This record gives sequence, structure tokens and C-alpha cells, in this order.
Amino acid sequence: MSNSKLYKGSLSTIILKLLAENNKMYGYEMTQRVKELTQGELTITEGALYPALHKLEADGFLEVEMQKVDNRLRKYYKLTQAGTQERVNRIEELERFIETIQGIVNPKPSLG
Amino acid sequence: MSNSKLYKGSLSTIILKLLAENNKMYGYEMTQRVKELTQGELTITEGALYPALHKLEADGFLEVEMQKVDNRLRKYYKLTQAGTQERVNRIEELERFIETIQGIVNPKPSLG
DNA sequence: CAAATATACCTAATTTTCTTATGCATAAAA
DNA sequence: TTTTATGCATAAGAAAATTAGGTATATTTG
Repeated sequence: MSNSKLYKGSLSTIILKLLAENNKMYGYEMTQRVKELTQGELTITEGALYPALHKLEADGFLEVEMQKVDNRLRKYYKLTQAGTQERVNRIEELERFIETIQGIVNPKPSLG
Repeated sequence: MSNSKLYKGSLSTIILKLLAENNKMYGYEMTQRVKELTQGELTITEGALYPALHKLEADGFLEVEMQKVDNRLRKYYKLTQAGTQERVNRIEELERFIETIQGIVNPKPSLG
């Protein structure tokens, strides 16, 4: 039941935000963290996550570091300097969107 | 400058919300209303709007009424009964998304 | 009066960003 | 031993935008 719809365009912002708070994370870890943070409301699918990570890396916002744990390979991502700046922009944009859409969904009556 | 990004998936919710408050509206009017409501922050492009209106109509959520004003044709849309219900669902979904994403962007520290 | 802007609709090509469905591999649990 | 969990990946397809046109009338501006 439930499971909030992921509005297209918000995923990479979520990734940048997670990495800003955790220094380095690997893909699978992100899917689990989002489940925790949202009490299961939001599920990041791997089909969406991995291509998004690759794109952020190609754009120079993330850098990669491989690590073997329990004989399984993990691909750790962390923010580059450009990624740190991009995160600020994206969060700002997301917050502006939320304010903006609340101006439509919960319009304040004009004064006067 | 500015102009908030429209997260993909939110447009039809905006349309349903506008029609719930204005009984009937035509496309061009919606683009202007959104500009007003958001102080120019959000611009609904016609390339996005018209296909979205057609889809909502095809899905049975909107009905159409033509009207000629000043020798120009207007296509007024209004909610059907199904559309009125759909509006409730979509607004709910959007608000759940906003709460959910704020749980990620502004996570509350766990108690204890 | 001519040109630009505003009003009003539309669509087609392309791009972005998902979902769904796979595939591979190792480890732990049932 | 089969399922679930961990961990990566991609490919086909769908959804929903952007961008860039097109048509037509009315109004404003230089």
C-alpha cells in the first residue's frame, strides 16, 4: 500500500542530498536509506538509480571508489567539488518548486 | 531569471486543481493564471499543456465546451465527476510526495 | 498604416527520466 | 535447497516534458 509517487526529476536531487550527509555511499545503500528515511513511502528502483548515478558521474558531480566487502564489490560514490555546488542548486530548486506549487494548491487569499 | 522547474508529473495535478476552483477555464487562461499565482515563477508551456488537457479529457476527467469570444474560439474545460474524484487523489499524492521528500531533504533527528 | 505583441488553438520531433523486466554473482536464511 | 538479501548492471518501453514550429484573429505601438 501507499508508496508515494516519485516525481520525475527529483531523484538526482535526492542522491546529491544523501551524499552531502554521508560523505560516501554505494547504490544499494541509498535505496535502503531512502526506505528508512521515508518509512517505506518511497522506493528507489535500481533501474532508475544506477543510470542516474552514472549520469551524475559523467557530469562530474560524483566520483567513484571501488571497495570489496565480504567478497562482494561495492561502488562508493562521493561528491566532487562541482557536485557539492550542484547539490546546493538542486535543493534550492526543489524547495522553490515546493513553495511554488503550494502557492497553487494552497493559494493564499490576496490582501485588500 | 528564476522560473522554477516543473517536476514531471505535477502538471495534470495543477490543471485539476485550477478547474476545481474555477469551474471552467480554457487553456490559455490556465497558463496566465499559473503565472499570476506563482508571481511568474512557473511557466506552463503550451507544448506541455495541450497534450495534458487532451489526455485528461480522453481519460474522462474533463469535458469540453466550445465558445466563441471576439471572433476567437475558446475551448473551455470543466471537471467531470470522475475528474472531481481524481483531483482529490492527485492532490493527496502530491502532498504526500512533498512530505516524503521533506523527510529526506530536512530529516528529523531520531529521538533517543 | 505596418509591425509587433497578445490571444488562442494545435502538433511533431526529440529528450529526459522513469518503470518493468532481465541478467550476473555471492552470501545468508528458511 | 530454494528463497531472500546484497550488489552491480542494462535494455525495451512508456510517460511527460522541451523545443520549435504552424495557423488565425485582435490589439497595441511606433
